[in-house]
Amino acid sequence: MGVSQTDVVLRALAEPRRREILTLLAHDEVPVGRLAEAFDVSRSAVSQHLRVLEDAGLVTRRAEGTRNFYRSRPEGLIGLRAYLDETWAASLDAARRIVEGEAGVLDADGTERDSRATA
Amino acid sequence: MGVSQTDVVLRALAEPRRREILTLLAHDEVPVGRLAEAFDVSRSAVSQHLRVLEDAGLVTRRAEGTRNFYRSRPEGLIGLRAYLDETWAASLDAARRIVEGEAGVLDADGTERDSRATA
DNA sequence: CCATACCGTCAGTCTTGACTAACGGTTAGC
DNA sequence: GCTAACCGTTAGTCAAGACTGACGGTATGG
Repeated sequence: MGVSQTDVVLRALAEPRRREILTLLAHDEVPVGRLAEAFDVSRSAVSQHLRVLEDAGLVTRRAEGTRNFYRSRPEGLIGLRAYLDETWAASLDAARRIVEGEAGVLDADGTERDSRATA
Repeated sequence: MGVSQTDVVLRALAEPRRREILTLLAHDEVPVGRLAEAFDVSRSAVSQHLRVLEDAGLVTRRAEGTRNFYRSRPEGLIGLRAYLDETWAASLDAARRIVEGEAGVLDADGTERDSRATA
């Protein structure tokens, strides 16, 4: 309960190799072995990355015989996009208030104070 | 040159405490000392987090006397949003092709192959 | 049944990074 | 000039995680 979905997705995307994997999985459904060949790392590393991506909901798995096909899962990005939109909106709102001269700048004792020119 | 802007922003946001800091800086302009009090960590830790956020372009600094006021910078999220939109679009496009029965599933030898129903 | 192909998991190594404590630098007040 | 307040930087510690190698498990071919 201590880790939010946004946190899991963000940590998964923060790794460059996982983003490369996601790029490959964006257009095609690819088995693990093929990914390992493409990236010049061990299958084990790729498998661990895929586990992280699957736990984050960014990828789906489909077993066919002994091969596991992975595919990108766009819905996994919904939560992150929502988070970014909120932060974006909040920051823009604050910036707008600052421009209008009613910014929320706090003084040392915590009381409100008038904003000064950007200098 | 090996690190893209998307990578820097993503790594900066992947840390929970930095997201908390960003949340506080979204509405108000806050000095470092106040952030340290709010989070029950040393000023040094907060200062280092702010450095990462500033390098990522997610925060701006304004010096006033000995105090440094930090503020959220919404434009820093533009690149990340563009990246997410691209990945989102690519994945959705692939999913659409799969539904329409013309998915790009590769066989063992790399040749194209017809997609099978979703399990 | 035996060999092979494909994959996930575990143990162990090594790098990255979050944190504290101590230090130095700058500004305001007396 | 001296002191105090505020902050960035550094060295050092410790935990998280990316990676390799070895192992075991399952499905296909002979």
